[in-house]
Parts: sequence; C-alpha cells; structure tokens
Amino acid sequence: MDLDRLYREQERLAKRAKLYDAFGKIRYVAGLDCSYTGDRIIGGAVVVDYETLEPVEYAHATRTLKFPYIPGLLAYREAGAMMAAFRKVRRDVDVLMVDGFGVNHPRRCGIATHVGVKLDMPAIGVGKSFLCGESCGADICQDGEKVGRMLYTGGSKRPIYVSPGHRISLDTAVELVKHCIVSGRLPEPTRLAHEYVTALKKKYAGN
DNA sequence: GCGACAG
DNA sequence: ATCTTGTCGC
Repeated sequence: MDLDRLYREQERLAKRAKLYDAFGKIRYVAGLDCSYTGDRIIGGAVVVDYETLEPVEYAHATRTLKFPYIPGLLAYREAGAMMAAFRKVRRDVDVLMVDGFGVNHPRRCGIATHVGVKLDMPAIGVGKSFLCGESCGADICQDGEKVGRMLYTGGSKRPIYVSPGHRISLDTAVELVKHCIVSGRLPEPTRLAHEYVTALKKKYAGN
C-alpha cells in the first residue's frame, strides 16, 4: 500500500481543520471509541447530555479489519467504524470526543481531526499516552505552536492529552473535557464509549 | 543510520 | 488494541 498517498491526504485534511469555536449551545456530546475481536473492529458512539453527563443514546457498527496499526495513521484503521457508528445516532450531536489525538499529530491530522473534518463536526481528541511534540509546561507544542495540553485527571499519575480536532480552539477543548470529568481519568463521553465497545466485544465473541 | 511511535 | 490473576490501594 502506498502510504505516501495517505500522508498527502492527511496534509490536505489538516488544512481544512478550523481551530476556533464554530458551534452553538452544547446539549449533546458523543464519545467515540473502538475495540477488536478476531478480524473485526467495533466502532461505538455514546451520546451524553452535556449538563447531567448521563448517557442518552448508544450506537455501534462493525467492519472487517483491513488496515494495520501504524503510528500516525490510526485513522485509516479506526475512523471508518467510528463514523459508521456515529451515523446511526439519532440525536443532534453538538461535539465529538474521540479516543486519540486531534492536531497534535505529525501532520496535524490525528483521528479526531480526520473524523471532525470529514463529518464537518466540532471534534476534540483525547489521548491516553504521548504521541509527539515538545512539552512547554502543561502545553504540547509543535513548531512553536500550542497544539495540545496535558491534564492530570482523576488523581492519576499519568496525564491525558487534549488537542482540538476541528471547529474548536485548544482552550475550549480543554474546558469541555474538564467539564466532562466526573471521577475517572477520562471524560465521560470517551470513558463510556470505551466501556461500551469493550462490552460489545464480549458479546460478539460468543456470537 | 538511530530513535520515537495514538489505539 | 489484545493476551491475562492476583493484588495493592482508596
């Protein structure tokens, strides 16, 4: 497979990413994540009420695994299943919270940016481990630009990495993620989505 | 060439 | 991500 073509597509998508707030009042936030079972990938979306942080809708979709895991190209492995799951959501979602990175990425196009731009939805990336960049205090910089921020949540020793994906600024993305922290290390949308796809994996294993 | 490397 | 038991800690 020619990865160069994918790298070029990422650069094109990155140019379309808007790093300023472009959305209205937030009512629903959808968390997106994936799990695997055999040669299948399961994408899941959990819609959470932004005020109560309670889940109000669940949707999922499965695909045959076609792409390997390659750092920097995660979207080509998981974005398809995530978007398929999100398309099944009935509710009018305002913001997407994706498991992975946004513009804090080698080519400024992590999975949150990839999904956000393709669906033209405000999107935030929430990573659980370092990908790239230099740490400038709590911020993560790339070429002198702030592209993400480390957040020590849930009293964890390890930080989570928040970066804007599309139609949102870094500060607002951080603000929304903090708002969604209840007690765990991850914000509710992403935490519930992970819990959801993990439970689905077990069901598919016995089916 | 060497090291780093989301999920 | 996934394979896996018990175990330390709040």
